[in-house]
Amino acid sequence: MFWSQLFIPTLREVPADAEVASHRLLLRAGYIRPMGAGIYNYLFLAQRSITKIQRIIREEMEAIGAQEFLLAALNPAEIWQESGRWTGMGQNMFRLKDRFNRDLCLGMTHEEVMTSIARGELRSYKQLPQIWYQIQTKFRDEPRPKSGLLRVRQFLMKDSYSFDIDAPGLDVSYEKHRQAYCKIFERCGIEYVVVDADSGAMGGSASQEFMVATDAGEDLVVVCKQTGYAANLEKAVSRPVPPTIPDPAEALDPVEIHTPNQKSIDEVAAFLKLPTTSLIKSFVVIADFGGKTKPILALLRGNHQLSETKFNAVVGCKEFRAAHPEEIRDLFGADPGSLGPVGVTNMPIYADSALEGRQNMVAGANKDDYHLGNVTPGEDFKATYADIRQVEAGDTEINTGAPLEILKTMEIGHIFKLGYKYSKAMGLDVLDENGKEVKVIMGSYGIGVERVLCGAVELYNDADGISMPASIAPFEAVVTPVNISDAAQKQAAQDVYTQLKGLGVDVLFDDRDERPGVKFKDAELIGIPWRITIGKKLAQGIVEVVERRGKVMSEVPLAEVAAWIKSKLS
RNA sequence: CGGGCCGUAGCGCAGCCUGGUAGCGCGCUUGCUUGGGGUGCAAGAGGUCGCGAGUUCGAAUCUCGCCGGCCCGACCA
Repeated sequence: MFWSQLFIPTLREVPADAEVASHRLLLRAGYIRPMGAGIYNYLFLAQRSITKIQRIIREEMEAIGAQEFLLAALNPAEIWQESGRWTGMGQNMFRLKDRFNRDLCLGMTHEEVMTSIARGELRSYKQLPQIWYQIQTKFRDEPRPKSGLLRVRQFLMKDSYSFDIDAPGLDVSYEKHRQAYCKIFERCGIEYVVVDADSGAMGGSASQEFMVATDAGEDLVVVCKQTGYAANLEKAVSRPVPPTIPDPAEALDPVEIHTPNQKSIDEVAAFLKLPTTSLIKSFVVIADFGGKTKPILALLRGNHQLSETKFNAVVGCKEFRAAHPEEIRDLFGADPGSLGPVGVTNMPIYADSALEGRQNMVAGANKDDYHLGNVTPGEDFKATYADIRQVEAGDTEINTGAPLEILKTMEIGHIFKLGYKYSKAMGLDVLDENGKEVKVIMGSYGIGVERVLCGAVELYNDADGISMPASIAPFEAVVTPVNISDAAQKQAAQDVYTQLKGLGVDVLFDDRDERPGVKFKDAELIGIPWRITIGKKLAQGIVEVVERRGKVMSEVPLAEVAAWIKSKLS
């Protein structure tokens, strides 16, 4: 294509509202334009990249036998009511009414629709397994859209759904997806990590997330380079760093210590001249067991944080909140800041496993302005021990003690073993080989299409702009005559362009009557991986090739340049 | 939803405190110039100052209300 005829509105100045790199650069490079909070129009360049990402996804999905559908984005309320998610999805679902006042919504995911198709049609184990997928626009009324295309209210998702006769079958479908996802992201030129994830809200037994390491991300993951361990911080486990100082070894009885106005762990530690690892943190929560609530005391080592996900799983509650100060007053007879486990009998006590085996620690005395010294878990109070803490910087891998890293990441894909949640709720069964009716077991698998684009931009950008992976760049190469009014240069550029097209290279001809600097800057900004510059060495039959990533320059004979580029691309 | 910031030309901003002529840079148009890293010169086009009400002889500027956007926290591809 000829640049002079294209709409590629690059901006010299940085748009004020864009903070994260992908947002800023996709705007500057003329890929996207905003239309509202979390609503974007994709212009020519974005659409070109997205089309290439979709092609890769389709090829790899087809390779595992997945069949492409296109489901309705506009859904009647009924199927969502059946699964229980009409209310479960809450405010995140876009809802509307038709002219007859019937309730509808815009699909935010398609388990319900897929299950409703399957239950109407699948009758026999002989029809299984099935993998159905689509690439479709999803709508989510995000409480806070942000960071350009990273968190938006309308986006493209590749979502697939597997239907199997039994759990081993699901394992196969799941593994196929895991491998297909690895291939997809590799082909897209993205560096990613696969982490174990919490499957909480979606239900089911296993789930993994595909993550791109970037500060623009919103998730923290824990990885171990040595062992390959990788998990979302929500469910990551670790060996804690040992206490800063050893516990006093003697068998001692609790003693009251006056700690006037020392409320936080840090204050108490500083006041007593002890490290926070010698303190017990007491956290009172009100846990919700599906309508019934009750107070629970959670205990952690002073420097540790409670993991919401782990705590929910351990106590078996749906969710919990911190107790209000008045509730704490009623339950303990003391204010937050002086709470501890000793003498507590009116609620269950859960202690983090890092406290097991410790002795003579400091905890609140349940008396304002007092703490207790020499508190020994197991002797001075009884508790249920479990891993309920978040992994901390410095913790090590649980089995080997190898170092762990905590990374900030963005989620680009997620695979779930759903289990029977939807087939039960919506009545999806088939006859097995004994003629007995059995529930179908399901999996669901998502890829955020624009997030792949964002991930590439976040990973590969520099002061000059984007350095797109060739497989998903809007163009693979650009031919740039330095001076378009030089007839020889123009002709040579035209020839190289034609040869590249003939070799199947997705090439752009920068035929604009612009200064060379402008053309170089634009090509670098939008991220075209290869630039063929035709300039003053043309007289010697030489052209210059610059690789966008790393700005490596090579001089190549004019006659060979097309084949040279082609070989670099395959 | 809670907290913070911001709406003035396509983009980036000044003007607002102290009310009276709407301004700068980039971009855009035309002509010339230049031709290896956003070239230079000249002449132009482009604005109901987010919307509405109020105060005032007079509002971009002061007051109130609304709408929209961005960022930080609770939610997820």
